[in-house]
Amino acid sequence: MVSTGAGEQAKAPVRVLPGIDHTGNRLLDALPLAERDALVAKMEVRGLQSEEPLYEAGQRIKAVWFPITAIVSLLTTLNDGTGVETATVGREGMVGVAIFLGDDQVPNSRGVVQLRGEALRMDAADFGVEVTENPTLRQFLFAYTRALLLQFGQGVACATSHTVRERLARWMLQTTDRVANDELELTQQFLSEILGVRRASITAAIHELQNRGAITTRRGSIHVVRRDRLAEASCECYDVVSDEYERLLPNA
Amino acid sequence: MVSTGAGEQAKAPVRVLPGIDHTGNRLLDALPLAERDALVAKMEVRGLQSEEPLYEAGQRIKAVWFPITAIVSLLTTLNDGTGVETATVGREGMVGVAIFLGDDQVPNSRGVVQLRGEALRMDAADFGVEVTENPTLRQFLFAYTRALLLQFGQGVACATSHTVRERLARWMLQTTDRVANDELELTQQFLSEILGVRRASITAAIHELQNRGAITTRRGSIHVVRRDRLAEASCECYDVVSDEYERLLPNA
DNA sequence: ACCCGTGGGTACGCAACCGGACGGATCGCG
DNA sequence: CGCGATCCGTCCGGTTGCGTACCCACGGGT
Repeated sequence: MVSTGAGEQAKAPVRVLPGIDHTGNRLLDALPLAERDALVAKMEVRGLQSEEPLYEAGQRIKAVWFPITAIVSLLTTLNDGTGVETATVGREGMVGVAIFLGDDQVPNSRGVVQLRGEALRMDAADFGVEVTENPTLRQFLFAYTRALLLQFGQGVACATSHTVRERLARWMLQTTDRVANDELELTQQFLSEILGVRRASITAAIHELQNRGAITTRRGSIHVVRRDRLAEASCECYDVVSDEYERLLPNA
Repeated sequence: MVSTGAGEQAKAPVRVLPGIDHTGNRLLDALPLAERDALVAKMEVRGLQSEEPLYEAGQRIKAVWFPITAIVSLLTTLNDGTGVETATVGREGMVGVAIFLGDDQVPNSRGVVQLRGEALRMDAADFGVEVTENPTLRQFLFAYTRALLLQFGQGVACATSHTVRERLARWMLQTTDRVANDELELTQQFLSEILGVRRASITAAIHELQNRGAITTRRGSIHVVRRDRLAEASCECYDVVSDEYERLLPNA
């Protein structure tokens, strides 16, 4: 494990030593060992706190991130200041694809830490160089961009066609996947902002999921007790997106 | 102009001669002349009919397309067979980005001609080769992929937060932009499928746009008479997306 | 001139959500 | 232990959009 206890003190970067057996980020771990080590040598582990912004709409992206235990939301921001989640990024992906795509900002989107944890950080400029010089890395980023496009596209259909309950269940499934942990520490307020609905709508949906025996809740926390029931209450979008990530990152 | 009368007979490919001053596709026309000519030499003009599928979900993508006067919808398909438009592609873009991203199929998305017209067609395999060998082309496709991601992302927020009327107005704005024509020949049924709502909801929205003096309608056709009023009735998403395309394709 | 297929207007009951608001429960902190 | 902040349950009216259905209008074809 790369991780020590860096999560406690967000501002204390930890140098990573080459030769570790896996970083914990599946995208990086899919790279050939030598290339991965060279890359990771230029990164550092950071602890990220919930609600912490990683990049803001219309501002320069300073760094790219490869989550390990942290989860990040990509939010499309509207003029009224609200933001709707377009994609979730965990240890299967990276934050800052725009850098790979040759730009250092995105006008309508921001990245926010959703669940605290650790991530590997690399300077945007360094990463830009790396991308031009490393064809294997580029191949994986192509594939990841594809998966992201798919996730965005599914999000559009999901938002128009599915109920809050279905979308919430989907969200919980994909999130617990990424943290490998069935306890989600977050508030209904937070969920309502992510899904772009009222808090009261979240409350109602949570009750339904409780009645179905899928989850239990405490103040500020949701416990997934029956994943299968959550899956029943969810829309197809979960499967579509997670299948694509399996295709992208076989095994591991 | 490349175009002759090929629109009439969809199956009659027309070889394009190098040295033409512009193809009519803004993405291609943004390339340096020599590179563009080399590329276009491997393409042919095709007339496309409305409702014609260009690629299907989960099937091999045979060709990439650069619309000239045609407009194409990218639809995310759900299990119940319905499809919701995630992006519109006209002469500012291309259809088949997946090929550029290193895959020859997309599991959840299909491409359908929305408004008949012409497009440049290139074999997918040929295009794959071209992309690996032509760095300039690659740069533009990177940028286009970025714009597409932005469009998808905006679509998610738009679908969750905006009314049918706003979304319809936005759709008409962006579509008339691409065809440079204020007459749209399409049915309300078609619009309802594209936006993923009931036909009756489209009818209501159309009436409101009529009452505002923005459009007039005939059976099977909508006429945009006051673009400014349409803009007032639309959501911000139109501006966000079209600004990005201006950034991508300066002038022209 | 007529027919009939398609496109469009409309209506009804109903479900999902919204916006706003209020009050009670829970928890951390001093 | 008590205070205050946060989080959550709930309620209201109101709007938007759904599902279904029926009928009329137009217009191309024979």
